[in-house]
Amino acid sequence: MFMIYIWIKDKKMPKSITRTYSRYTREACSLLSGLIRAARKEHKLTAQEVADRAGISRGLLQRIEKGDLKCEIGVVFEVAIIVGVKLFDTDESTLRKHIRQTEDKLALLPKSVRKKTKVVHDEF
Amino acid sequence: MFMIYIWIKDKKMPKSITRTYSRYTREACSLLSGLIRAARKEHKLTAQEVADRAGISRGLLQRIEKGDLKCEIGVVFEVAIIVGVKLFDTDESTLRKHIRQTEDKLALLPKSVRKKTKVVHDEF
DNA sequence: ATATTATGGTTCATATGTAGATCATAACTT
DNA sequence: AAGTTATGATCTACATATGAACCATAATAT
Repeated sequence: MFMIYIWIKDKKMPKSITRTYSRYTREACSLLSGLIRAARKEHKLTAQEVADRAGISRGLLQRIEKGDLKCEIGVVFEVAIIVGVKLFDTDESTLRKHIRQTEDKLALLPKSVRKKTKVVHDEF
Repeated sequence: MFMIYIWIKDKKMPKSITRTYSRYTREACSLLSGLIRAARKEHKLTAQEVADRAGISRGLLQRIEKGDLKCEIGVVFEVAIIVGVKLFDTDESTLRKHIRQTEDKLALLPKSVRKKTKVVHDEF
C-alpha cells in the first residue's frame, strides 16, 4: 500500500516565529522546571518512569526539566502533578472553588471590551 | 522561484498522540485561563490588544482563554503576565530567590536516581 | 433604531514540537 | 576496580499547533 504525495508551490521565505518572552515569564518557567526536577529526585523517580506515567517521551521530560518555554502547558502541568508539585498552592477541592469564583466574576464583567476614546493603557 | 517536493512512502496509519490529562491538570489550566480572561476584561483590554502585546494571533489567545492544554507554556505565562495575573503569587525579586533556593536543593540531591530493588512506587 | 466593533468559529498552509532511536558520558552499585 | 544504569545530547520523520484570512454573530455605542 503506497501513497504518492506531489506538491508544487512558490517558495516563500519561511516566516519563522521567533517569540520574545519577558524576563518574568522565563523565570517563572525556570522555577517550575526546577521544582519539578527537585521533586522527581526527592521521590527517587527515574526520568523514564515519570515520562511513562505522563505518557510522554524521555526527551520531552528533559526539555520540561530544562524549563523549555515551548512545551505544551498541559504536559508540563501533568508532570508537575505526577512528581508532586502543587500548582496554585491549593488542593483539588479548593481549586474547583476558585474556578467557580472566577466564573462568577466573569459573569459580572462586560461581555466585550469597547474603547470610548483612543487611550493607551500602559500603566499596570 | 519554485520548489518541487516529491515523496513516496508506505502508508503508515497515523499514530496520533491522544494524551490523557488528570482532572487536576485540566482544572489547573481551566482556572488559569479563567483568571486571564477575567483580568483582561478588568483592564479593559481587547483580545486583539493583548494578542499584539504578546506577539501572538488573536486565535491563539482565544484558545488560551478557553484553557486549551496544548498551548505553549511560555505563551500562556506571557499572556498571564501581560494581563496582570501573578504566577506563583510572588513578585519578581522573590521569584529569583525561590529559583536560587531550588538550585541549592538540587545541588544536594543525587545526580541520578538508582533503584536498589524492583519496588513499585505508587504511594503519593 | 443603525452603525461599529469585539468576539467566536471556521479553513488552510506551514513552521515546529514530539516520539523514537541511537550514542557517549556520568553516576551509582557491588 | 568493573559492571550497570541514568542521564544528556543528537538526529529523523511525522503529527500538529500556530498564523492568517475569512465569516457570522454578539455586544456596545450613537
